[in-house]
Amino acid sequence: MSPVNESDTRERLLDAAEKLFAETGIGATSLRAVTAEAQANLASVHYHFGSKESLLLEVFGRRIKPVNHERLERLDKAMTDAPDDLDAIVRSFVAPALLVLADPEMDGHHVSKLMGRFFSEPAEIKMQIFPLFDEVAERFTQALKQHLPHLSPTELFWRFHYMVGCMAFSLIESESLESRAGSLELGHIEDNIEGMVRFISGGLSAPSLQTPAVAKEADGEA
Amino acid sequence: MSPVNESDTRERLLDAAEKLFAETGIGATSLRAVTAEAQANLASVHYHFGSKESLLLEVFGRRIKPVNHERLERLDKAMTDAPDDLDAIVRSFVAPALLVLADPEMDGHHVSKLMGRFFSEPAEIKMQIFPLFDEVAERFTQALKQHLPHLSPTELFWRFHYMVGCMAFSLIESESLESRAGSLELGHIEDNIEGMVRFISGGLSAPSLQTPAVAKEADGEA
DNA sequence: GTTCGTTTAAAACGATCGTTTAAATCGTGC
DNA sequence: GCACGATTTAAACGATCGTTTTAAACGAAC
Repeated sequence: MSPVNESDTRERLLDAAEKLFAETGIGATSLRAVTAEAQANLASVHYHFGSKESLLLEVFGRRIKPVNHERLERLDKAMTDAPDDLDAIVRSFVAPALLVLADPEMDGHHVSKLMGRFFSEPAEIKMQIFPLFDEVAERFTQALKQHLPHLSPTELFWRFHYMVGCMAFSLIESESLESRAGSLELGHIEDNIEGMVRFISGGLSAPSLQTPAVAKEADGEA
Repeated sequence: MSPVNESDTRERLLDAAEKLFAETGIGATSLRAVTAEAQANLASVHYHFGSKESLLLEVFGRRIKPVNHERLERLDKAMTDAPDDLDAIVRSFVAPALLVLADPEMDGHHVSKLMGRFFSEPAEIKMQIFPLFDEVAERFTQALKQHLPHLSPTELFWRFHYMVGCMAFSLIESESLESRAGSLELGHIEDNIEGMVRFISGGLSAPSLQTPAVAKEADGEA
């Protein structure tokens, strides 16, 4: 509209902020560093975003939204194509996030580090980000419920979040883990998606605590 | 020795720093806030610790060391008492950390939040904390290797860290999860230790990727 | 009671922060 | 060409930071 600038300054600020927030930390990154990296004026942050906090919310949302969108798309496809495949559901959740690391479009290592910063944000900021995950949490919990009807809502709640933990930790610490793998060849991330899917599926379908006497071999006499 | 003060100012500074680092964030917590909370003088931090960074390292180490010590003690006991019980190994790793949350001695919620802050620390600080986990990682990896001899070193590496992720995420987000559980009764943490142990054991003993054709029911014809 | 190392106290240092202000510049519609 | 909204610029504001300095208070040893 109007003068039609589209202001690519805004995009440069987001890119610069994402990079510096990830590398240096959010609290430790000054707006002066952001605007210098973006080759923009100091005041441009407040002109385009209003405050450092609003900039931060945009930086997070820009990465989270497309990942969650792809999760829901994959889940829909999995539920119709392979309704009896637990692995497919887990893969729908895990793959979009891990593939960000391999995406040359966005620098994956910045994004994964950025996600780690999220855990250290004050509660006020977290509360503004959490709703972005509401639909994904709801839809996947429902899908898991179909495959694991014997689990109580509480057990299902916990196991869903164990899945989140496995994935989130691997994302956040991917760089540290690679540097601490020693002589191990960890291979490509895409290969490891299947390894993570196996682990999570195995955990999700472990025997329930609420039916404690059931043997693990699962077909014995009642 | 000598004048023998034992300086409980030092302890008060550690307590105050832990509380404020956890609640407010490390970068966002000023030494003035720490010394005010500890009812000590601003310069006392530099007298007792030398710098804010050294204070931070002490705050982390004070909590991490006893947890890892108990992990190793429990692992020794598990390996002799129940050498064929994978759950016991997992429990040795998970329980000491989760029980911190229930320990009235140290305010568990401060400690768990503090651990979340760890992920956002700059690499230099992380590198000084990581060695505190070296022995635990080595010993538990060896123990898991005995129970899961069919896993390649790479697969074992990843699965060990999925276990870490499950536990770490639950610790860090315990407060957020409880507040977002809705109408669910999540129960006590002690109960949930067993739930987490089951999930992790199920994941650890999932079929390997490297022997892909093995069916999950595991006793079928070759 | 004087001495001496340990600990605490008050004040100031230079630097950097997020934010605001007010003027300059740009691009378009008329 | 002029006018006008959108955008960028330079400069300053007040506040707060980690650190340092200098001196005072303390507590055991002789």
